[in-house]
Amino acid sequence: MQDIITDKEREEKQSELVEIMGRISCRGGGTALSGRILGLLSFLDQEEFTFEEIVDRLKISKSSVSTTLNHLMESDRIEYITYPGDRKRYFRIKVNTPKTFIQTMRKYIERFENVNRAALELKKDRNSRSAKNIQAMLKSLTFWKAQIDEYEKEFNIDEL
Amino acid sequence: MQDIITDKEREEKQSELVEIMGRISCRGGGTALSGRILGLLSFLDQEEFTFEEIVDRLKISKSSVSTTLNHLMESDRIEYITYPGDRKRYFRIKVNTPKTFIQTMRKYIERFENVNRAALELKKDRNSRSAKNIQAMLKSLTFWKAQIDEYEKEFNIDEL
DNA sequence: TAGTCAGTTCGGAAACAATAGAACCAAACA
DNA sequence: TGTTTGGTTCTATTGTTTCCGAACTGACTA
Repeated sequence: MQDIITDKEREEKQSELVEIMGRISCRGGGTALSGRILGLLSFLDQEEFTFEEIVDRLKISKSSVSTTLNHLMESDRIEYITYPGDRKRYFRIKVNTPKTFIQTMRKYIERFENVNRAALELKKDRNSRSAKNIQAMLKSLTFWKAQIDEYEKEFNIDEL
Repeated sequence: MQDIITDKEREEKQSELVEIMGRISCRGGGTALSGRILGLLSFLDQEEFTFEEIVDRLKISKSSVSTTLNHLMESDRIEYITYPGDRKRYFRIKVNTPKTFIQTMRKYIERFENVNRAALELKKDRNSRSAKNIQAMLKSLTFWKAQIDEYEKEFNIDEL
């Protein structure tokens, strides 16, 4: 019933999703542009895109594409492959990489934990309202750290 | 051994932490200013601060304090109380409010889930690299949603 | 009624981030 | 050797936040 959809229609809808990805720009903070590139590499049926194709399809400048691609590669969310006898690089999403996101998350949590622990140490009265609040914070931070550990165990994120 | 610390020294250290909070500005995105205010209300021994005290201690303009306090109240991270015969409002941190943070998190995850699900629907070949990647994403998003549920159950975040 | 107190609101300056444009460069090719 | 291809790098330009100052307001007070 839903499969009477032409390839062209499908691609249009996919492109819409790419724009949406740009808007909810993504996986823990990025630019609209990086969201759109990730969307393109991820949502279309085509699996690999050259630099030029990205420029053409998303209508963004070469310079922006260049810097954004490099950021995305640095943060391990995309990669490129090459084919013998072809100078072009073919970009594609890297599979299974919520890793980086999780690691930033963990770092953030740890920094926050440290500050709060230090603050608690300095409290004159540990039963004060604010001190108790800090303790509650610390407890929930511990919870989230444990969840992250479990996540990493369960999904056993790929090693190099 | 560590308790031979004068009140003055303690306060200085606490103030340092306030500045740090400003820097890692906080609880899921806020300004340096809101971080510092949260730090002040949270890390010092004094439990309640008036508008003026905040202005004086943090050396930020009245206007900035005003808008920031209102934002923090809107997002439920601080509150104020009043005393009979006193026009001033006394601001203090609201206890136990990672709630809002968690809720934004959940919303974010859900939006992300929706886009990815839609993208998966549109895929011609569900066994393609990128389609499989989307499936993996969805699986981990499901995991995190479950963790959030568990968190809310475990910490049973306070109702009004 | 004027004056103070406890803030709020309104512009705008300063700082920062995102994108573009144009010049550049290195590898391959003719 | 010069030219094309596939990008990169280096300033602008533009847009967005963050924060401040100054003028304003509304409740109370003398």
